[in-house]
Amino acid sequence: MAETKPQMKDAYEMILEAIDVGVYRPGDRLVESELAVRFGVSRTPIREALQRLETQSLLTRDGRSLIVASLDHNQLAELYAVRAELEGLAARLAARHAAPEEIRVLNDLIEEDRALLGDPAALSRANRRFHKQIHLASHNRFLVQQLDLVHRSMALLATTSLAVEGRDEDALAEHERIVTAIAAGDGDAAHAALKEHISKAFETRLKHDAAAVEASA
Amino acid sequence: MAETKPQMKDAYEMILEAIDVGVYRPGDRLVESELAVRFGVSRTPIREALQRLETQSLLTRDGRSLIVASLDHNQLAELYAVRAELEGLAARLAARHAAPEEIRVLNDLIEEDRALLGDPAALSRANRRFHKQIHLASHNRFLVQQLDLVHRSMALLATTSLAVEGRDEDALAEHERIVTAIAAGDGDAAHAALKEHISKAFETRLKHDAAAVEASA
DNA sequence: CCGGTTAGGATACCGTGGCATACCCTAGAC
DNA sequence: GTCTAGGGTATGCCACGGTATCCTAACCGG
Repeated sequence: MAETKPQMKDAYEMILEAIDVGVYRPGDRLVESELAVRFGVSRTPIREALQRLETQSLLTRDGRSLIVASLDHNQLAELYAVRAELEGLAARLAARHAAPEEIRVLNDLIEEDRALLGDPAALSRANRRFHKQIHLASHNRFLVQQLDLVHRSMALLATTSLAVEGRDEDALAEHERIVTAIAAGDGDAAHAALKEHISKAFETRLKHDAAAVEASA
Repeated sequence: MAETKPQMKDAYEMILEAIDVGVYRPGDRLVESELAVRFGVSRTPIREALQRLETQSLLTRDGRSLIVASLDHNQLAELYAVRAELEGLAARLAARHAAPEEIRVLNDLIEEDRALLGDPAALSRANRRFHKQIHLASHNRFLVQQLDLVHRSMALLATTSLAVEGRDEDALAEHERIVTAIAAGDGDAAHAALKEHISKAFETRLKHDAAAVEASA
């Protein structure tokens, strides 16, 4: 008899998803007992989950209480700098090590992208799968792990840059260039294309954030 | 009145150090209750620590039991590939952002290196401090965090490559080139010098491991 | 009368102990 | 020799108590 809990996963996954979906936003305080009743478990698994999230810098300590980490402008730039480098490496390695089947999957994911133009939420999910597939194609487990961490930190960013007008089509074109380079086994080109892709995404985010500040003033 | 426990740190630090020192070696199984009595604490903090170590891939699950992760040849290569890229990025950023005081500290650390030639254990510790200082000089908190992870994984490797005959002097010369490039603000040179440094260390390790296999045959 | 300091209460975290469960290993029977 | 059943063991969870910290309010000094 399965419980009718919100999720069947463990506490860690549930809290992570809650942050990702936006139930908890940067700056929010997380209280053990509160999470315990929300998810219908005891405080012990909650504690373990919170510690794991803290080691990943998704939560920070403010005094004795844990709050959802927030990224200021500097940290955003730092995050994107590391991301560009690691994604670039993944592309270079993927160009060298990807199996033909993996390249076909990448092409399929691009078709999926094309079908989803104009639906930012769905595009964002498809985008994650696309990048994850490249990470896996690098055939480097440490790199996959590191990139997982980076992408988890990006859950702290509320908006997806794919929601910005025109960004979805540009991103699609960039994806195509990346896969083309990987399929050709051209590591340098794949590296450059992916770094450029991340750079453009960062630029879009900065513009959008600046516009948001403008609008609120 | 302070207890006379082996360490005053928390369970996480204690287990990490035990792995680093070699009390627990790759492949060893870690049992909660066993660690609990060894460190004189209850099972709960042990459990939390083990989970944190598992998320960092220092421990892996074999069935329901946790064992210290071991790195095969492929994983070693993967680890060094990621490390080279991240350390290279750190050097590039350090060349751009390091404060004069930080560069002086780096030069001091090189002097320390020189004084310790021939003492592999001490050199290894000094080496960690040197690289950590470069990470910090990058002024990129995410990069520091990622590199911490990488270096923690290297605790799984029993030997330091600095123990190999002649490697210490080569490493010192390489350190000097790195700091010179950083001090000159030459990001490209610093990047190249550090990548080369990591590459040489990897090469040394491979040679040494091959020789060990030879000897045991 | 206002500001700073201190003391007290409350709240939330950390660690301990114990219980249930699921898995593994072993021994016995077919 | 293989399959099954039973016991043992380690893990996962929970409830509780101690303790450190934070907030608030009252008191004292200026």
